[in-house]
Amino acid sequence: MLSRCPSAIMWHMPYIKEDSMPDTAAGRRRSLLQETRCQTCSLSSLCLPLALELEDMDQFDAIIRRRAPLKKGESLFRQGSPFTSVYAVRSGSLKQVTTGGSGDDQLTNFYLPSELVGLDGIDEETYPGSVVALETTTVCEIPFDRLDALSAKLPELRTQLYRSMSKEMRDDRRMMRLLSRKTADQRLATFFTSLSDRFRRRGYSAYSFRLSMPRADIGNYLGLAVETVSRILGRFQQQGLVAVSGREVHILDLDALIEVAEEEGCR
Amino acid sequence: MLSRCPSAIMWHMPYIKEDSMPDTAAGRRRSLLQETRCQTCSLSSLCLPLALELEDMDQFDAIIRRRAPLKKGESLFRQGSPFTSVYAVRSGSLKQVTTGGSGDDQLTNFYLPSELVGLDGIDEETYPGSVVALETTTVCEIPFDRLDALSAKLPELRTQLYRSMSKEMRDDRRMMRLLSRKTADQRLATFFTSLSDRFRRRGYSAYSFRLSMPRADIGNYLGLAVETVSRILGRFQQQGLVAVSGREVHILDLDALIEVAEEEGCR
DNA sequence: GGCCGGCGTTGCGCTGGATCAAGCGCGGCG
DNA sequence: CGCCGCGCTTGATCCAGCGCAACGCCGGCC
Repeated sequence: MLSRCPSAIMWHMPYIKEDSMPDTAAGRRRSLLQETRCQTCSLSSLCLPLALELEDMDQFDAIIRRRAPLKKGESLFRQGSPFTSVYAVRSGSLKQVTTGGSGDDQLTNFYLPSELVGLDGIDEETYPGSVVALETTTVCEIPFDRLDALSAKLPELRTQLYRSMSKEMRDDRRMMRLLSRKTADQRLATFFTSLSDRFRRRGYSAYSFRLSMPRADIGNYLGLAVETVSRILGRFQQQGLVAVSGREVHILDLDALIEVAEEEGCR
Repeated sequence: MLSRCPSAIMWHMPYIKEDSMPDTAAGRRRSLLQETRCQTCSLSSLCLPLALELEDMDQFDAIIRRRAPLKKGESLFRQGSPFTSVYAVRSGSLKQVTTGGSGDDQLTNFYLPSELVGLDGIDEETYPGSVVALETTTVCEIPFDRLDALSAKLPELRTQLYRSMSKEMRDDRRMMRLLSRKTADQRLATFFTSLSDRFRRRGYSAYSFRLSMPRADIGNYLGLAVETVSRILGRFQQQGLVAVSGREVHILDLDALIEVAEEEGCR
């Protein structure tokens, strides 16, 4: 399984220019051997064990479980199945979908590498939504009972876990605001600036990346019809804000985009 | 324990008729002494220390701090102020408001007794929104550093804390769905059925209660204009679903209301 | 190579709810 | 008591974005 070459950082590059890839055969070999360890994971500065000392990290390492990579479209877990673990995304990306009543889906989140999936299942002991891979995706499975127990011993881990949950709540609030107050233009601008920022924090280009999700998912997530997404993307392009071709995105004027995302006085 | 008259259950009645208030100087004195203890709090079956043993509850009790009751309109804390504590609502109700950019407020939550306020401030160490009393309201302040430390020792407390956060995330997702997929009618129906349910769980009537918030807040929360709220309330009344007079609400046909809230095939 | 199906774009008419603008009722206060 | 102002309702108009429909593009498969 580990013989596949791309190191974790390669794997989850949303868009990779070959020549910008600092990794080498040597680095790759290293990752072959050690990829399963947090200490050598390129995401360690963003991920759950972020604040742990080396020896503590070993303990943490001991409880995480590797899963076979998910192919595009496969589920990490399904809505309603019993809650057992949370998952840290290692590479690739996922969407969370909640199905209600009669076939009406709501996409509530996209997950990128280093993010924690499944925290909203702790309560009630079943997952409230399905989580599906948008592309080939690898995750670390973290059985929650063991994480909970370990978090009693390791204050930094506990803090980090509280923080992750808190951050997700905060993001949810931002999303609510987007959904209830922003225009379609603002929503899309927000979506792009926010993606750009998330990529930047992970060490990728803030200006050029590849969307792993189809338009329909973007629309669903933002509370817009596909057609509206498409139209507005067209307009943004026309205005020189972005260059979009299929799923390839180049942000041409980030400041202007931020401005659109935040303009309030449109009343 | 049950003798104390302005029992917490009175205190947080959504609507209190003066003459039904059995409170007296004597009762008040007693409550000053005992009210601060979780063991005698009528909310203990819903609140954070829900699963604690008696001796553990004492430890928990030791870290909580009383606050002077908030009057209507007063803030528990303001957006951006440093995060120090979470709060459990004892009586009354609160709203959380996030102000963005230029005077554009978004109301992200209403809090009822036993609910935990401020959890979304853990990350980033400032509160992401102001929390304001909708009526006279009392809360228990729980300094977060001490709660965190105690949660290391008490697994039940830790679990409960994780659950509270998880539940809030789950509710947020429901809210996103409401905001992005539901019609105005469905939103209001959902709002009422959900309030009804929350009151019921707290031991009050599921069918008749008093709204502590003005129409404008309801509209803001649901992503609707005040006028729309008003119109649809009128329509519901006409259809015999509810009887509304000012802030007094009587639910006449809960099942029908639930039906409205959930109908999907409106396409 | 040619066919087919999924994804994305574009055009057009319709409508739910926002917005603007009065009016109304009630509680507080001089 | 009567005035004022806020919160709520009601009516009229407008428009952002939806739904439908047709079309184009691209990638996979026989």
